[in-house]
Amino acid sequence: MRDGNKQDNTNKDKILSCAQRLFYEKGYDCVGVQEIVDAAGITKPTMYYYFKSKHGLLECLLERGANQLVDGLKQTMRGSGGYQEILYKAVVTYIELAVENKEIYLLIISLFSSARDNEAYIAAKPYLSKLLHIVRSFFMQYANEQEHLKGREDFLAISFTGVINYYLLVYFERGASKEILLDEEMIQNIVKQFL
Amino acid sequence: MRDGNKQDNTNKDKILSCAQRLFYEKGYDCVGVQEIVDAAGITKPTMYYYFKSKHGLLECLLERGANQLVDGLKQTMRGSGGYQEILYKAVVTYIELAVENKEIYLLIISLFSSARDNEAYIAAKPYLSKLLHIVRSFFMQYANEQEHLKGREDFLAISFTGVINYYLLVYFERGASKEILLDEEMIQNIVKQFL
DNA sequence: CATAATGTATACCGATTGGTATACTGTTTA
DNA sequence: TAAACAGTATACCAATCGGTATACATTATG
Repeated sequence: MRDGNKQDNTNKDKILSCAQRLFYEKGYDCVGVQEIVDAAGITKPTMYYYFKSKHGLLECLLERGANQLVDGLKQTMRGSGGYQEILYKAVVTYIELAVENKEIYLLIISLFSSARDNEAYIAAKPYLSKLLHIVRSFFMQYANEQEHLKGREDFLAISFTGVINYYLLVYFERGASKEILLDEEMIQNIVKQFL
Repeated sequence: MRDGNKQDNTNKDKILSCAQRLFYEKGYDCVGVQEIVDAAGITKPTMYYYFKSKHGLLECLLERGANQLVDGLKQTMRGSGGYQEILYKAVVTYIELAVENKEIYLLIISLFSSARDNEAYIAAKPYLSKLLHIVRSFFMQYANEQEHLKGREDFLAISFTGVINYYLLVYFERGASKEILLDEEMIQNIVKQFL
């Protein structure tokens, strides 16, 4: 067996990273299993040895990546502090996490927007729901001390997530760098909308 | 030649409506040409007679559908009236148009979110840009009389579009009806964010 | 009536799809 | 040393992919 300490470089990791990149670039439905294993420098049975199917590979990819995003955001949004303070931190964290995990972030976003009967959509849905749930919990937490939030928690969660997601989508498409995305004025603009 | 007065029921229209439905349900990349022509009750060469390729069929579909959305929104957002009044009307119109053209609306949204190198993404991009442009023009128009809008037009356009798109995405997924989507309180919530 | 244009179907193309039966490694364990 | 093991490759499968060559209709026009 190979040295288990160092991650990556095992065939399983090579498959995962190649699949992630290809799914991100071309879309899940447009990438063939053959293309993935060619990129990873292995053959099909090896892939089917580690993942029971192409769909299983996607699910493994989503779980690994999405949990990273979800856990990071959870940590920030459940931290202690004033409403505005946490709100600001949450925006920064959200953007930072998305930038650092750009491939998997955009993959999840794209899958969530895709067609209803698409199996990739069905696989991505729970992770987006989880994300929305965390944001909603945040607004509920502050709805007691911030009167104007009361009864609007669901809308605020959708609005918050919607703004940031679309902001990232548009700016990624414009080829924006991390510095541009974390521009102080832009973050203040987003925060302002929820005060 | 068939009676040109009555639209629909020609083979060309049958192909378009079947393709729209299938693309919406399963995603562009998951629908084969064979599946489209089977649904339309015709054969492949007929499809290739009217559209030079599967991609050409998509482009025709997008142009027809997207222009309907874009034109409707343009009419409302360029109308005369106070800032808040037009803003309110714009939200209602946006949602109404999306509901009435649910299939093509969600198709465009999904394509815009899909992978960068995906040909369907490339086809959908200009229409989303056009939509974003209209919204931006709206905020620029009122940036003179509404001081707080100044310099934030681009952000406001992204924010406005992002909130509504995500709102519709989440509520469509929940199976919301037109009445629920046009709930007065929810619309007021959206409008409030831009005052 | 003949010719041309439009519209449609039969039957096919090579390439690729997701997936697998089978045999072969090298390593670990009894 | 022999059996069990995880891991990998060769070679294959039926089905489907997007697309087309060709012939056959129907209709409009000369």
